[in-house]
Amino acid sequence: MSDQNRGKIPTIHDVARIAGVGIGTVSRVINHSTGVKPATRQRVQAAIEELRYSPNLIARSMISRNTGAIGIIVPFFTRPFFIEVLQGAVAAITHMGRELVLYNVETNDQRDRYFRDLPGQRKVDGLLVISLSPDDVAASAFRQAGMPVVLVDAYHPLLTSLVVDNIEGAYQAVKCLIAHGHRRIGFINGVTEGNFRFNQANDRLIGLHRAIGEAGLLFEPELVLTAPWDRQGGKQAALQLLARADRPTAIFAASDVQAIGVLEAARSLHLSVPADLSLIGYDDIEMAEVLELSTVQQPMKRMGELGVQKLLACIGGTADGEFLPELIRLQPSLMMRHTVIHTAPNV
Amino acid sequence: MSDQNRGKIPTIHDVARIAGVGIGTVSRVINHSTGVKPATRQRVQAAIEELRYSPNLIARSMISRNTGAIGIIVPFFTRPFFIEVLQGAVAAITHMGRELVLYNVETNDQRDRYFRDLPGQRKVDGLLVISLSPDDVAASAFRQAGMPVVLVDAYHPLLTSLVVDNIEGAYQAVKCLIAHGHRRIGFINGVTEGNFRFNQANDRLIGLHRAIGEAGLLFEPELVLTAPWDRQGGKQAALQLLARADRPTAIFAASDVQAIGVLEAARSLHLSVPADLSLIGYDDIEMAEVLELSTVQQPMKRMGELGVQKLLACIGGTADGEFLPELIRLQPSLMMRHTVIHTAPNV
DNA sequence: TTGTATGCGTTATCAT
DNA sequence: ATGATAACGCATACAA
Repeated sequence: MSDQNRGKIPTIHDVARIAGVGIGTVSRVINHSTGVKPATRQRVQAAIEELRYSPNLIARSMISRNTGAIGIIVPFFTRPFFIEVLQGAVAAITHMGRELVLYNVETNDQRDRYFRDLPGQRKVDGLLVISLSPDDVAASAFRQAGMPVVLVDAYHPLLTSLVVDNIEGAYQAVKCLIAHGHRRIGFINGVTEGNFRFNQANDRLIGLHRAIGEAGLLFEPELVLTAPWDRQGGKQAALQLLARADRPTAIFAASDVQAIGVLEAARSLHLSVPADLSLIGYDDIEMAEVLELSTVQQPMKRMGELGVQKLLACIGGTADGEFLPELIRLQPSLMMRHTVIHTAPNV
Repeated sequence: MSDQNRGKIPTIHDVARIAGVGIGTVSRVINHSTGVKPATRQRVQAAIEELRYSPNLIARSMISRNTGAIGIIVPFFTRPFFIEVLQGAVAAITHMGRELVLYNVETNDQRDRYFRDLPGQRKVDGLLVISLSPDDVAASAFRQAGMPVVLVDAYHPLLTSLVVDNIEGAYQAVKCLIAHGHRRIGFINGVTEGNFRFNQANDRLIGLHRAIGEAGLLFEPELVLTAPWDRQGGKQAALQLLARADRPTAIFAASDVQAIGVLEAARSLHLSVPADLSLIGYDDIEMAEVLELSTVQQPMKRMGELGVQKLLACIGGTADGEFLPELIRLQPSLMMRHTVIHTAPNV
């Protein structure tokens, strides 16, 4: 009895036949519709059990015109920042009994293909886009296709966007460094690899400028470097910064992973943090706590969670795509741990 | 022109109408079938562009009976070990132009529901299961439903399984500690939360026993503790171990995240690693390198990648589910960094 | 070379 | 309360 119908997946028709009813009735019991006589309901249930039937979700999607899935487009999903955003998003998605389709992007091409194709394919009911900004044509294509989209850590006027104030975050960090007596402050920014995270990097630079200007300090272009958003990038940039005769007494890194690279660089140079070098990172990933790294905290899980909630609101609450874009601003906050101290008054 | 048909997704019929052909022809050009006159092909292409048409993948799946998606069932996907396995898997999936549906599981219930429902739902063409072992009924249900499955870091006789030798890994670690003169060795194992990672934890314990037995040492049960697979777990367990009058001179942790917790515990106790305490972790996650943690390396990315490859082989190479289970063994390797030294001969 | 009809497994709208 | 039947959007066999 176990092998004779191997590989044959039962359909609603099989259930109907076994139970001796029509498919309509089976459909009704599956969907918990009212108006089924308890006796027949029993028979149908029994048939379902016997056949181990479970409804073909593809066929269901075909007619119901929704898939129960949320798509997330995210660059380099293994990086800690994205992981923590994803964590919040997944929690919300799972909590709502939905599925997650993950679209990892590592090149401009991939990103553009996803933006172009995903709306029409109808494999997901909505799209959460993380740290990637669609251009105008992509954005209007989303709207035209009636595909709900929310942007997290990215912005477009036509789309609901959830941003955190990167200018403010960078400003706070640099201001703090200045308040601790630092005058030569190195800034390791992230590259805008194929325009990924373009605004983010730019805003952090603006925040730096603001803090420096406000303190009446001179901006020294040779102290700002641009490096990949990873440990190696941070390490190399720090090495370069720290090799200078007039090396900075403090470094502000655009991300915690880069800051970790700075820590590695300092170690290899036998420089002690914070005794010889103060350091502030950005994001507040889990490792920042372990390393006692002072950093600018972003509410990453909250961003993912809130993004999904907004997205589900769009999906659920619209008769025909009549959702209007919303701009949600979240605030970063400076998280002081043990990588910042006052400079020795050696100048 | 931009708003009059907003929300209306074009179908193959629309394209056919615009191009002035039948839907069969449109279908043929979409699927690059031969036997379409270049001229009409042009017209169809033009219509597709004009309408920004892209085929409804749901409808296509309905008839082709495959979805182009791979499902991955993974517990606590944000933990570094799983992230690295996922990284390898995603690379392989993306490389093959497929989609990833991520099923994150945090409870026994979730796991069992996924095992029970996913095969019949046909939302994915195959399932990669990470660090979770289906029971016999689940395993045979997979086979019966004709759903290709491969297990990574888990084992079941009916399913293709990819395992790494945890006994050997633990054995090597403890043996190394013993070779460095350690006699009192603490072991922080991971809990088998709802039977997750049951074999893994058990095998590590067996490896420990083997090394201890081989060296003619006495096994001291009070030195083995079971803790959650996270930093807090490792830290608490280490605190407990290190509070003893006859505290161990070395600790072997069942995972790197727990080992990081040990590092935190040592720091809070003003104990220096490795001067006062030697430490070996397990997995070799990225942070292990930063922290210079000696550890047992698992080929995580390779596991994910290979798992997907095997899975795709199952999916592609079978007329009717006639794939036979395979057992693939990978070897761990001891990765010595800077958290192990010889004990001072103080006894 | 191309158009039309059939069916994939559901749900929903009808009759009954 | 329940059974037949029409969509859903596509691929495909078959007719033209």
